[in-house]
Amino acid sequence: MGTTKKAVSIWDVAKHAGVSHQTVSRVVNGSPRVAATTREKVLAAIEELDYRPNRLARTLAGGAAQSVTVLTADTSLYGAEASLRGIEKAARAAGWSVSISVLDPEETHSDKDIMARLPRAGEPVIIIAHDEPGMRAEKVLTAVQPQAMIAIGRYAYGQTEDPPLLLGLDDGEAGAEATRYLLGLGHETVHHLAIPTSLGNAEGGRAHRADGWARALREAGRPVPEMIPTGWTIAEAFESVQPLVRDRSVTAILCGNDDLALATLRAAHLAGRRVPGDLSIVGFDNAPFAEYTTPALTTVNQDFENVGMSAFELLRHRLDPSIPKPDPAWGLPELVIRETSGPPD
Amino acid sequence: MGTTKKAVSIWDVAKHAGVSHQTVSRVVNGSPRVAATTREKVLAAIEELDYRPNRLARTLAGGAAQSVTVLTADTSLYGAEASLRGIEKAARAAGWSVSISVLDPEETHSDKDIMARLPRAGEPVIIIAHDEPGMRAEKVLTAVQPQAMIAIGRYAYGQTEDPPLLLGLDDGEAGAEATRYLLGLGHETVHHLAIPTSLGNAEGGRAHRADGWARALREAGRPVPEMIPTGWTIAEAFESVQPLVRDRSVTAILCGNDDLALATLRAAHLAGRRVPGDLSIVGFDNAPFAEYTTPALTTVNQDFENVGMSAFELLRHRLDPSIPKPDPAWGLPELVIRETSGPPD
DNA sequence: CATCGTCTTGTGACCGATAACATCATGGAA
DNA sequence: TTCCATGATGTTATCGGTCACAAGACGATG
Repeated sequence: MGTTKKAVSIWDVAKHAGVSHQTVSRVVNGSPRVAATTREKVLAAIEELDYRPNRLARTLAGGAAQSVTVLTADTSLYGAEASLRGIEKAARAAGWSVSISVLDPEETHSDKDIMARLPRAGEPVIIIAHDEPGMRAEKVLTAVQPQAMIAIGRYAYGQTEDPPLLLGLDDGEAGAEATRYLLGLGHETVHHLAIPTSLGNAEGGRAHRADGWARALREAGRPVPEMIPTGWTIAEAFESVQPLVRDRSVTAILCGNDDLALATLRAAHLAGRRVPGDLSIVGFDNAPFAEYTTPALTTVNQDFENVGMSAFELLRHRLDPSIPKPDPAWGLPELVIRETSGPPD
Repeated sequence: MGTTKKAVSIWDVAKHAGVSHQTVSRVVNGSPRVAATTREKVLAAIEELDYRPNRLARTLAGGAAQSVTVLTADTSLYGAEASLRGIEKAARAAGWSVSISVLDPEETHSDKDIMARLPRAGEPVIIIAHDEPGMRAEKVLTAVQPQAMIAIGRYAYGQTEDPPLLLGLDDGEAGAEATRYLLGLGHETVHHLAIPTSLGNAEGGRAHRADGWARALREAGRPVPEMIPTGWTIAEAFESVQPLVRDRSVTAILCGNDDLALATLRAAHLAGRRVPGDLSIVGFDNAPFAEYTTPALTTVNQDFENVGMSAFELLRHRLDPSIPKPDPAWGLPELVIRETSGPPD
């Protein structure tokens, strides 16, 4: 019946192969100090018994870490989901396991809340969260285990070294580029529908999408309209953007991500404004659906998956410096011009 | 500097409180057989030292499991992502940790590949994958640890008991309902753009979306057009659906999910067919963006998040029968009529 | 031929918890 | 008063590994 057979351990293999458990451990971990013939015997035994090492025991005993915990924003956000996907992919390739824990944007997490998410003290962590709870987690973990933590943030690779170690895309410049593009099209100014991230003041010189937007506007000598803050959901954005969409003097809106852009597109349509004739809309992130909306969304492509993969590799390097430090592998943010942007009529 | 202090263990607490480590263990696990005064002392020590139990050690020592591994399809699919979100939410509430491992649809996984994803023998698993690799994983794990596994599939709750334990939404009936709705609108027949899942033959009486579609058509005495198979990505769907969209005799298309529906909507637009005047399109899943496309997508709402939460609760129950068996908590699939469907002109 | 370093393998402690069993009071029943 | 069930706590083994160190075999060196 449902009798789960007892798992085979390193001792079983040792007995079967006629060696000590330590020798089995050496073979499993690829130690060079094992005679070829012995190795053969052990490998045969492993094969025969279908032995599979227990990662918990391995980690507990002080072996090298083989798991990461990812503290992330709600995975229904494209950016978080894609970064997580990259981390998982790299981790799986390396034979590591990845745990996830979602940081609730509504909740204020105490230090304890955050630490309680880790399965053990010293567990390696990657934080994917650009908003309040993420920054809080970053702060807490930096204090406790700076060497076993990476945060995916807004800094370009290598810009900051050592705790807190951030890694990410240059949102600021991308925001500026998109804004310049719209101005170049002939728009008087550009309005901004902002994701929650951008609400906090940029700490420690971090460059936000919204910062880049404001900077580009100032550099062009244009007025900087009041930024419209909104939430993470499409529904919230749809509500927030109503005044903007109804104001006929508004001809261009830069949105904090593609979900917001979709909401704006919909709101514009319902308000009877033609896109891009009456109103240009530019998104951020280049989510998979962006290419298939009607009209197709102009947006800024972000290479989240590669950032995620690099975050994992970088963490590994920090945990074990004998593993080479990865080169930054992701592409720069890039404006993808499609159909929602054009010169004002 | 980055000196990670040694973690405080149960022994440290014991020493600090002047009791044995076992007593500390009792307090931590809420055993009733501890004098109130002792409990106080121990709790104080825990607080003071900021002790946090090591889950790895706990599991290794044979304590109750506190982690699940989720084997899932690519999380960029809405259904998988939402189910995962539900699992994580329920798990977090229960103080468990969640590991994820993605099953690559391209790859044929051997039994070993699948087992290698588990951190230890007997690790509780939830499988979210309705396609080939998922079914394979289900088969492998059912053979090894039927009691510590739940698969999220297409069966209604309670329909099958015991290994393999499936749990899910009644896709078949939902597919039939959507089809009947379209026929009721006056369409001669309904075409189907199918997700990969539906390609395999329905094993063991599982009801697919595509099955329900075909059934409804037959019951209405209509011809069942050839099903158009496609991949999981919007881009693939966009290509696959071209012939259908160009065929002016086609007036209604039921799509396997909302991504495919979006691709179809776009393709129809580019082919110069008005939606819903010339062509009705119905999706599946009610992804967040579905309400905000133009025209807004008619689709079948699926309560993935609650299915995920229930899967977790059910797994817990199976692992420890003293935990009550959860009631099925999710809503039935429900047709959401929006703007992409209507009578043929 | 004795000594020593190297290669190979084994032994025992330990990681941080739980489980099973032993021990010691304490208080009510006989 | 004696006995014993019961409650509170301690002791030891164990989970499945790794680590540090010891020990045996062997060829090279002086």
